[in-house]
This record gives sequence, structure tokens and C-alpha cells, in this order.
Amino acid sequence: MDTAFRALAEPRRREILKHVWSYELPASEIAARFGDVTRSAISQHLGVLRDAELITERREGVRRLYRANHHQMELVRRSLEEYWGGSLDRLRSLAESAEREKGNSDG
Amino acid sequence: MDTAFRALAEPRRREILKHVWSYELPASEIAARFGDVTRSAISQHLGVLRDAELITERREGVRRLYRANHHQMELVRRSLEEYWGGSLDRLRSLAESAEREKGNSDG
DNA sequence: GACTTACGTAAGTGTCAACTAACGTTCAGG
DNA sequence: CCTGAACGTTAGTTGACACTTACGTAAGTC
Repeated sequence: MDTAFRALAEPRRREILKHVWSYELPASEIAARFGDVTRSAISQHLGVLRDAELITERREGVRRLYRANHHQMELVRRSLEEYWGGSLDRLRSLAESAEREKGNSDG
Repeated sequence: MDTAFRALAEPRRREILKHVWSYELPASEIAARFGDVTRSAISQHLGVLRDAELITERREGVRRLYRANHHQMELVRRSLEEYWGGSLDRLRSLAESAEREKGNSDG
């Protein structure tokens, strides 16, 4: 879990995670979406995300398809909820109060 | 928000955050709860947490009382929810499915 | 004013992490 | 077997960061 937190601390990795959130993508396609960085760097980021179990890897011929692991992300979110006491009701009310705020810059 | 993610990446800071979650504490008291580290190190951690707006500072005489900023933590949690699409219903069902899992190591 | 308490801050050090460049590996086609 | 594509991996460098030690500072006491 600690590994997951460190993995998410890097903005680039959060971005990658979003790219492979709803459907899987090959490493080359992911790297192509980042113009200011090498393919190698992305590969290393994918390694970190995989170690943190935030993404899963599937091999298809010479390519490797990556996809977000929603389950692990859920565990991370639950970890944050523990600060509030872990109550599901309390979570709901807090989410609702935040709904009225609507203030956000990063994702 | 990016600052908040980096602040939370450090286990020690998450621990500090838990200590000042439900009531405020002076810096000395917080430092006293960590035997393997200097008071200075804790002070620096408090500075990082304050920059990330994850805690608030209140001065009382010579002491400085710290307390968790629940609002900012809520924003962080919301940032994670965005991955799922930000739906409140979907959030609830996911939290419930995770409830059946009950697998956790870190807090 | 001198002293103590409760802090933050600056300087210096060791470690980790993000990056580039170069190399190794696996799979498919001719 | 040779080539090329799509990857991961291994140096090696640079910057960030967590830490300790030493110092500075504001508030209270005498």
C-alpha cells in the first residue's frame, strides 16, 4: 500500500493511469502520448505502477497491453477513508458536502 | 493538489496527519510520539504538510497547535474518485464491494 | 536584561528516484 | 539465419528529499 502511495505521488504516473483506465493500451501508444519524455522513461513508470499493482500487464505477440487495476485503486481510496473512521455513511455525507464545493485543479 | 499527493507519499507524514486528525497538538507533543527521529525533522514534515494545506497552524503563546485540514483531505479523495468518473452512486457501490474484501496493511 | 521553553530555519550529508543513452530480448516475416 | 519492431533493463547522471546538527527567534519567567 505504501508502494501505491509513492507511485501515485508522481504526476506522470497518475496521467498514465488515466490513459489506461477505461481500456488497455500498448506501451508504445502510451509513450507516444508523452512528447517530452523517452519511451524508456515511460517503461520504467509502467514498472513502478505494476510493482504497486496499480496496473496489469497482458502480452499479445510482441506487444504488452496495460490496463488500470481498479481494485488496487479502490484499496488506496479506502486507505484515505480510514482517516474519517472508515464509516460508509460518513463517507457518503462527506462526498456530498464536497459536491457543493466543486473546487479542483489537478486530477 | 500535486503538493498534497507528494506530502501524502511519505509514511511519516501520514502518521502525523493521523495524530492531529481528531484534535490539535503542539509540535513538541507530535515529535515526542516519534522516538526514532529528531524534533527538527518533524518540524520540517509539519512545514510540508502545511504547504500542502493538509494541516492548519494556530499559535498559542510560545506553542504552535496543529490540526488536520479535513477539507483538503476531502479534495484529495475527490481527486481519486475522478478516475471512476466522479459518480457518487458508482463510488458507493465500489466502496461496498471493497467492504467484502477487507484487505489492508497500511493506513 | 538574563534565562528557559518551544519552536522554525540554514547548512551539510546520504539516499532515492526520474531521466537519457545504450544494450539485451522476444516475436514475426522473408 | 537475418532483419526489424516492440519492449524491458542496465549504467550513469542529476535533482529532490529526509535527516541531523547547529543556530536564530519569539514568548514567558524571574
